[in-house]
Amino acid sequence: MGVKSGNGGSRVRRGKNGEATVESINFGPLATWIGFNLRMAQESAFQAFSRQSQEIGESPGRFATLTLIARNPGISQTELSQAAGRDKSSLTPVIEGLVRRGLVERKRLNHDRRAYCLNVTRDGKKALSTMMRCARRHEKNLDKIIGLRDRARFLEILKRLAAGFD
Amino acid sequence: MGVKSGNGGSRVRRGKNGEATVESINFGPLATWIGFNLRMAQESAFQAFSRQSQEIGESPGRFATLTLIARNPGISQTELSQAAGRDKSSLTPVIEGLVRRGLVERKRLNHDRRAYCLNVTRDGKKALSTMMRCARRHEKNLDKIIGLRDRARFLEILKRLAAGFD
DNA sequence: AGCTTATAGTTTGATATCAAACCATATACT
DNA sequence: AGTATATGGTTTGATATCAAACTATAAGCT
Repeated sequence: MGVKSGNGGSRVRRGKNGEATVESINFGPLATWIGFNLRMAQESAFQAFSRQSQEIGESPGRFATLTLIARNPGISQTELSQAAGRDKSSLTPVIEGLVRRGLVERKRLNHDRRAYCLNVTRDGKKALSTMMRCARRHEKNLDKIIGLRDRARFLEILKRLAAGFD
Repeated sequence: MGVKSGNGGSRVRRGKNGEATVESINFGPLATWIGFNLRMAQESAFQAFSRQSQEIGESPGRFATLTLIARNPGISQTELSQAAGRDKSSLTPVIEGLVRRGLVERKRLNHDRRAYCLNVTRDGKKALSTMMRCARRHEKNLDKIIGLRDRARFLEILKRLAAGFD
């Protein structure tokens, strides 16, 4: 069959104007693949959080970074990057921003003049508690979607996945 | 206490040289938040897949795009962007690349000269089956980590999350 | 001490992404 | 028909990210 690339469509249900709605899309193997759906879920949740935290002038990245510094006073940038699962170079601008806005204080260590020693300032703590309220709202939404029944199990699997590829 | 921002550390376990290992990091609330762990899991799985698919000269994005076109012949770029959960503008360079390498064919529609009509070429199908083998390998790894018991439930929750923020 | 190698952080270059502005075509309304 | 509005796709500008090259210190070895 000299298939001339016409629309041999497998899509059946279509919107009233003939466009393919998301419903009518054929996802093939993607539909049941973890990788793809993990990406979609993360993207969706991330966007939702971005929108929320944008209202208080923050980004998810800055929020996670600030939380980790607050919980681990004196942490270095490399340690931080490993904890946050990002390359250390990605952290340079983030920390720069936090320092510039006076939320984080950065000092050289005495016994190792290469490394920095990060701490959250008083202002940083205030900012953090605002963010925290915002993040809790977001988490509540997520919890509602997941359901209490499955939450713990779901979380545990996420952790295994995060750890699973070293 | 005039807290002068010294290392009042809550971290206890430290590596032999005094650095904070990932184990010893205090994640605070992040430890049990879905958003953060979702991001970590996704990033980890995505990187693993990237490494694998890099060996065959492809990217996860191109792979998903090509699959969706193959499964939905004649699909437009806007439909595609919705299906893949990405902005239509992100798709422009991806499709350009696929077309340039002869994997996808792009034609204007007759009844709507604005829209394109996308189809996978013969070469595209060949490339796709190579990618498919690679992706299946990746999925097997993920399945091993998740475990068959929980797979279906896990997938279902991911889908709910992806759909949950419209 | 002096070389070699490792490590902390920054810089640079490549991608991926979104969002908003934009252009061309379609559709709707008068 | 003619104007206003909507839609498909591209362009542009801003971020976020990684990886590799780089700079400076540090540690180890001879």
